[in-house]
Amino acid sequence: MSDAQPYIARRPKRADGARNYDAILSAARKAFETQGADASLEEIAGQAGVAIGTLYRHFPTRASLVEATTREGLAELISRAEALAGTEDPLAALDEWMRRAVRHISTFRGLVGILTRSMYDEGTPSHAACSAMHSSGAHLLRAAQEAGRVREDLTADELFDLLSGAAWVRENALADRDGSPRFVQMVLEGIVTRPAAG
Amino acid sequence: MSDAQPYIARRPKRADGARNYDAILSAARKAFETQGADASLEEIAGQAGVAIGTLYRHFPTRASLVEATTREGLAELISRAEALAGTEDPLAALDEWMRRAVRHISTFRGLVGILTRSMYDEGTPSHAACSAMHSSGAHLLRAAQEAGRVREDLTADELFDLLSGAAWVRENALADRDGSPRFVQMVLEGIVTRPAAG
DNA sequence: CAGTTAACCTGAGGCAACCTCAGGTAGTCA
DNA sequence: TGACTACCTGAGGTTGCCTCAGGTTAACTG
Repeated sequence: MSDAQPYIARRPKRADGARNYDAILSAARKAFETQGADASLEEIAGQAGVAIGTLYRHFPTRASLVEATTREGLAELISRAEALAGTEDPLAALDEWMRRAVRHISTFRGLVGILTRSMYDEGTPSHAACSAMHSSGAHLLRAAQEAGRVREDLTADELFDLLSGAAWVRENALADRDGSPRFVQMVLEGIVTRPAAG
Repeated sequence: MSDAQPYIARRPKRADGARNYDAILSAARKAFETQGADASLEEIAGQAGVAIGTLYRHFPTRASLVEATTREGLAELISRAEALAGTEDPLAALDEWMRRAVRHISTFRGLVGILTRSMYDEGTPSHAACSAMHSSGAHLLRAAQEAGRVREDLTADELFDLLSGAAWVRENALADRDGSPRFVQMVLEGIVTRPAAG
């Protein structure tokens, strides 16, 4: 029942508007990376040298600001998936893509939560990107399954559960220990088909 | 550098104090379950029929309130681990315990985050419980490894990464789809030692 | 270059939640 | 019954959210 249209912020044409848009985006990136997705918007506006109303003009929603800061990263991830889709070893492709995905999805604390919600909720700024990511991931998964390298009963939704679990662990990792690479490794070894003989 | 002593709320002795303590705890449980760990403390106080200052008297910190609401559950989980430690099949024991742990750790949205932080931060109300949980989990893991059922290179910290990833997925699951059972299944199949011949 | 338009900016202010503290209340014990 | 003190209350300072009425200015037009 969400008739709220997803608001995708676009860089405005007027010079001052574009300048402020960029400044806010840059301040937001910094703030999200150091304080997480719930960083103070008023402080972001302040850092950008802009009044709070201006921030809300360009990004009416916290989610829309998050979307804008992660747009390029997700686009890159998706195009990467397309490149990997043509590779000769579909399991290696899936492996590499999963590691990249985990990294992108956990750029800052709180991102995984926003993105997983976006994945299944259409009234959300990041929905389009998440949906595209879902498709490209599903495509790589299917290829690996068709090559007989990954167990048949794993669905794409389940794969994304595993990915977001790994990403969450990375997001919340202590400074000196990121468990996500091993996490992904374990997951991968759990989903590959086993050779009939060791 | 956290010299803040962990504050463990204890049920006060005076009749009115004990009554309010229980009322707050009960209201908090309800609120956390429906709204997550960031439910409004003022609303919890209101539901308990108590002024906000009274809530803060008994639970000076949101974390201390969370600790109190989850204390019994965690204690039960730990005693369950001790019972399972004597079992003849250490892999089955680990399996069952992991599923239980995931369920307990994700009683409400936001809990996993609080508990994983507690696990490595001593200045935290839940640290003792988390630490004990870590030990009992590590014990079950080691038993399964010594029986040759689980890969040797998996550390306890890594096991808890996997567990908390699964719990996070469960916490944030849509109403109609809890992916955590399959998550745990995949994880388990990733960490068991493979029979030399299928 | 002056005039017009609308995109843009500002920041006060209402709202909600957090947390503290000075002052009042009432269980408990002797 | 009186004294002690654990306990309770709720106003109020603080921060962050978000809106909106009113002012500013970039950009276009003749």
